[in-house]
Amino acid sequence: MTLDRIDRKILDILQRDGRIANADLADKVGLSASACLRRVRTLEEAGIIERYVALLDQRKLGRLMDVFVEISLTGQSQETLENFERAVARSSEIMECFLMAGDADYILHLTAEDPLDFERIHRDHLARLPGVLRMKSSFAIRPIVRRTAIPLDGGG
Amino acid sequence: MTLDRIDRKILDILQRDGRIANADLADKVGLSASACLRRVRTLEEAGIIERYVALLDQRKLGRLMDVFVEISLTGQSQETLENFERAVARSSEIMECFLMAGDADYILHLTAEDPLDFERIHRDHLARLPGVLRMKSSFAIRPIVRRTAIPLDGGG
DNA sequence: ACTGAAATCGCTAAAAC
DNA sequence: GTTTTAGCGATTTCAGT
Repeated sequence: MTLDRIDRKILDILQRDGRIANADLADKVGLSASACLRRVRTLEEAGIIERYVALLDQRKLGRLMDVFVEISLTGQSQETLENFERAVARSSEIMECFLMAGDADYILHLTAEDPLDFERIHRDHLARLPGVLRMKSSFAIRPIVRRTAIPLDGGG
Repeated sequence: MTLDRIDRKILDILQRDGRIANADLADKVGLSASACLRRVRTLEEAGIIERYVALLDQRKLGRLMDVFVEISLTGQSQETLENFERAVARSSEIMECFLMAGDADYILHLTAEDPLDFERIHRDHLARLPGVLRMKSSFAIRPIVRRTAIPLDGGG
């Protein structure tokens, strides 16, 4: 699928305001409402728009800690990796996980309410991940930037 | 503001489907449409719901690389930190940034299309950040999990 | 104070072009 | 891609609990 200037503009607006009315979106990109809606549907069906979500203020919900965990596995076999990844995908506490090049095998990003809550997560989630040789946790003091918008064209 | 069971249910549904029709949301939480909408507006005004966004598939948009950058600053003065943080906030290429406890001062998470694109970002964005003593970049091979939903109650 | 019901208003979505 | 139109959902107002 090939994206033209208008498609990119649609995506850029939607990733900043996922609930904009189609009529307003159409205005902003200079299209009629139906033409605009057709493009949005096409982008959805192509999977370029994955989904629409509400972003919540995690601090106001009591999640004050952000923790990054570097993980080394006991081995590099396909099976070891797959077991680990499946377990990660099942844990709702793990916000992000990447297979890494370099020192660590994986990096996890998760949030906790406080140190006690992190202990719970460590015990019930992290310690149960299979094939883990070593874990190194780093704690964030304060979030500076949290962005979900992918740069699409003209941006600082 | 204090959240009851229904508020949490509303939040949990909205952070998985930010475009659900209010009538359907009302059904799922067992409220009338108007009562439900009132609660949603209250949650928005309290800032617990920060915003609604479309999540895009970054791979389908050509962003194949995820990079984590650990940063140490030349000093720890208020001014050094503030200058750095302001510059980070201005860069649309930086997806996440946290002030850290431990080894590094900051950790950045950004995406790039390919190594050449990362070079551009490094040159135009990272290298221009003020007060940086040392940077260590780690590259992701593959994203395993990307989640935006904060655990609210019953979850794996 | 908070909920539910009803009426209005505006938007979505599909058809025709 | 645009215009038109029917139908549905959002939003507001008002009354009940």
